Amino acid sequence: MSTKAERTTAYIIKTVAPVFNKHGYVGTSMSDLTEATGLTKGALYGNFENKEALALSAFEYNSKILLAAIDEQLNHPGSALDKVFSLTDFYKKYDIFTLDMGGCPILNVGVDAQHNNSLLAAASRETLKEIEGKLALVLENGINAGEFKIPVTPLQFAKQLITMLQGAIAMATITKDRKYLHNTVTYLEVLIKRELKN
Amino acid sequence: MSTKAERTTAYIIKTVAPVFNKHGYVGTSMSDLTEATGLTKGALYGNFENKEALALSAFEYNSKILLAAIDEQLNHPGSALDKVFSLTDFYKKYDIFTLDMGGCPILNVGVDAQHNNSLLAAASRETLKEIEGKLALVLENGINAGEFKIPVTPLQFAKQLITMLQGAIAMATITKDRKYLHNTVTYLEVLIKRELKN
DNA sequence: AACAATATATACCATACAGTATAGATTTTC
DNA sequence: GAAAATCTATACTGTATGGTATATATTGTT
Repeated sequence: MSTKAERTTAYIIKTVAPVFNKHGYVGTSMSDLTEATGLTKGALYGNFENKEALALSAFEYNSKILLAAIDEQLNHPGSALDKVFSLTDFYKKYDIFTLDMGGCPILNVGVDAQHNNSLLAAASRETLKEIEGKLALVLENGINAGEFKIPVTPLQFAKQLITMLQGAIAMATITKDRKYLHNTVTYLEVLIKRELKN
Repeated sequence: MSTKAERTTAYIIKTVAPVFNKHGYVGTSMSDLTEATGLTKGALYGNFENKEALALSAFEYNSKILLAAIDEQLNHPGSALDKVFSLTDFYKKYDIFTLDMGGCPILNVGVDAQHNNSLLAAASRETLKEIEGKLALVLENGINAGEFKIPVTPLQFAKQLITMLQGAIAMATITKDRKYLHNTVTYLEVLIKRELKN
């Protein structure tokens, strides 16, 4: 069983993650975090070196949840195409999925940290790259299995898909209108079918 | 001719706009602004009620520059399709265009202000709506002129286009890789041609 | 159960923050 | 060009910030 300290560290990360994700790195104060956790600065600084380490752990926490969910879709039983559509379907409800963590961590941190914290900015970039890689792999398997052909490299196709999905996320976030997610993904599904038919 | 005060107010907005756009509302301090402008707090507070008013003026300034550039593309002489492609071409170099203002103001403010400043968040939403409306109008004109048909309403088509463009902007911003802009827009141009052929 | 090790709470530090009052400088108006 | 009006610089609030030293609880170990 885990030690008490390990559990409080985990509790802090879990509790702090949505706060950082919503208000950003500079927008989150240490007192926001003591308030959210019900712990004191002593506890926070006893478990984390500083605010930056906390923010990084918080992002990694959200990132792992997201990557796990994406893995789940891409490990969906069936053909490669089934896996891809499982992923697009997941993004239709992306806003609900990311509600607990306070929105899309890649978008929020990627934009917020851009000029405020280079480590966080690099972390969000890395997560994006991972997602692209995972999707590209599934596409490659589909091609190798003779399931379909695509007009560009798997990675390029994956980048294109993720770009459009991320566009839907950005629009839904900025306008507070989830219809962008549903409409864009629905159109994307048509596009994929059309593009892979050849 | 304009009064001295009006000129300093304009100078402050112009100078302060990229600072706010880069570092966000909470990420920008009044001393950042005195440093950037070379003026003192007295001058800033003499011309603006508070930090929020400054941030709003700064966003409006960036927003107007962006909207003017979009108007320029959509007023491009020729057919409606020419205007649309003028716009997509503009977005290929969007990163260069927004370099001076410190990135896309809609994305930056729309994401940053989300949970930090409701007025700024509303302003970015409004700008996005304006852009969608402008593009929808051009599409409508193209339809009415018998130039092409589209499978959905002009506004819906416009929203779809802007979503993908905004996706490219978000990806280019987060990854610091401008290829996302070029690749996505190029693909988008193919899509438009294909979609409007029917 | 007692002791050592560790984790948390309290009190504090220097600094930075947004904002203000006012005096001094600069425009504008006549 | 002098007086009135306006603008800007200085000096100053009170509060919040990230971070720390240390005392006090709470654990883990024997």
